[in-house]
Amino acid sequence: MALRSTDTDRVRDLQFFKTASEEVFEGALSGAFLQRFPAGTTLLMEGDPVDFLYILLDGSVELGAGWKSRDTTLAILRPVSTFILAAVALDSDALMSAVTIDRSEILMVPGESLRRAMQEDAAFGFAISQELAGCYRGLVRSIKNQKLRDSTERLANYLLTQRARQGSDDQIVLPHEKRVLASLLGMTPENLSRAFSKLDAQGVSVDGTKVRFSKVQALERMARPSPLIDNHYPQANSQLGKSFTERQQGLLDEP
Amino acid sequence: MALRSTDTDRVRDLQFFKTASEEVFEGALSGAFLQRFPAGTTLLMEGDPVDFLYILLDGSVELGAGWKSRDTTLAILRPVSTFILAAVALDSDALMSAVTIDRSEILMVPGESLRRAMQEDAAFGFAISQELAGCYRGLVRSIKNQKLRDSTERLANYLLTQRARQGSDDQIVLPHEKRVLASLLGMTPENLSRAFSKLDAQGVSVDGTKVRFSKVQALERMARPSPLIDNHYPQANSQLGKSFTERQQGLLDEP
DNA sequence: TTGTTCGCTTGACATTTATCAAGCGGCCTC
DNA sequence: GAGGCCGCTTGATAAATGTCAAGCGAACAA
Repeated sequence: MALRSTDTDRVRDLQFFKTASEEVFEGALSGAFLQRFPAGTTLLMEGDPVDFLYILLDGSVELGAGWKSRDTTLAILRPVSTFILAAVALDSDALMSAVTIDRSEILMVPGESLRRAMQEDAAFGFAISQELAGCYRGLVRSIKNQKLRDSTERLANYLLTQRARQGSDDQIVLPHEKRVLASLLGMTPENLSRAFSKLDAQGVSVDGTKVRFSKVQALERMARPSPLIDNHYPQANSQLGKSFTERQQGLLDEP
Repeated sequence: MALRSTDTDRVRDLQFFKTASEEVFEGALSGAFLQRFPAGTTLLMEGDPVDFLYILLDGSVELGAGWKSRDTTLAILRPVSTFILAAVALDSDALMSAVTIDRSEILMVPGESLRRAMQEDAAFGFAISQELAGCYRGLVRSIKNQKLRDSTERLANYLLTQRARQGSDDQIVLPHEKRVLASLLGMTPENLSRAFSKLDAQGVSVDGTKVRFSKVQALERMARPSPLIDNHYPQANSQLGKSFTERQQGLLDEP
């Protein structure tokens, strides 16, 4: 296997590998290999059997799903993160498709290795349980966001989440194409444009990929972010697992 | 603890307890107690710390969430099923509220006992991982259902799922009040009525709590159920865990 | 029996969202 | 530089969904 030590180090930093012994770590990764994919590569289609756990080390990946000519984006991943862990744990078929957005570097871990490690080491199995629980809670947030908010509210909260994660005060850079963002937020690109226009009243101005905030308080008043829906803790660009960020509480001051 | 053996037997039948040794089983349940609640009792509010894993033995429970004067139903549980497992695994706050719909009998298992059992026994931890993975996949289905289908399509597929689960051929009984069903399907009670009217063209006729199907083929043609969204396998009234039903594939013939 | 309550339905209307069509402007290729 | 592609925006219109108000009918209590 052509794993550079810089790569294994980054994988090791994943929350559920941090506490594992070297032996368990190597066992879980046995048979793993690194692979590069160009942008736009379909890694997995809905319904495909899942043989590997994917660990995104570089680039970005879109998880999506389709039905009856429609399709939607369920998540956009950035390094370092894993995907289709649940399907691997159950050794079942994928419910989401996975497509690279940029040229990407992905570590592919045989599902069998991971499952064996889980069954052999209770601490590691527990860590994976926590990761799965974190992913689950992420989806609960996502459903609440979708069912309880209209599209403008979803956009406003998305912007505030990005603001918190990017650490900047009055400006952010949209990390994805607007059409991808629209799909993630559950609306059409046309309505995303209109939603941005509506937020003009809350001091939001867009220039290409840059978004500036001139009236953050007004934006927060209408967006009403909630720690029970939004997870303002940085995670996309960190090596922390979802289980960790899910444990952070009280980061938002609820009005 | 006042646990009747008939109760522990039913809990033992849960998928993730089936393979556990008696020792692990007792450890996981240590400190557990049975409690009865009248209908309409709030067991848990969003944001509350979660100290127990809840196992519903009798009655029914609604999991919901609210934001800005709106609220929605995320799931309706029937015996035997667990809830807020993810929060217990992470020892964190609840993202959903839980309210009894009927008078209910619930086994309350200290979170600490469960977590300890997971950390001590790899096989049990693995079984819980699989249960969490199954719950995760249930939510993925739910989001896809919500983002990809309009309200009439959601109703049509709900009816077909019930038909498959209730085993009946041309008639089902709605298991909940229509207002609860509407909230679960992400629409208002008014629009649920109208959606039923639209399905008249597909041979759906409603009489109170009974729904009859006279043109199942037409209904399926418009509903287009998919094994990647709908889980037609019976689970609500069985003791099988979500990890089990999530592994069933190919139960639906995709057109 | 009578009256009341409550869940449900129906209609009219407002809002939200999607669709279709056109156009703008950056960016790339030739 | 010309042309064309592509992502985005904008406007007009249609469809879906929510809101408000009224009314029906079964269940229940007095």
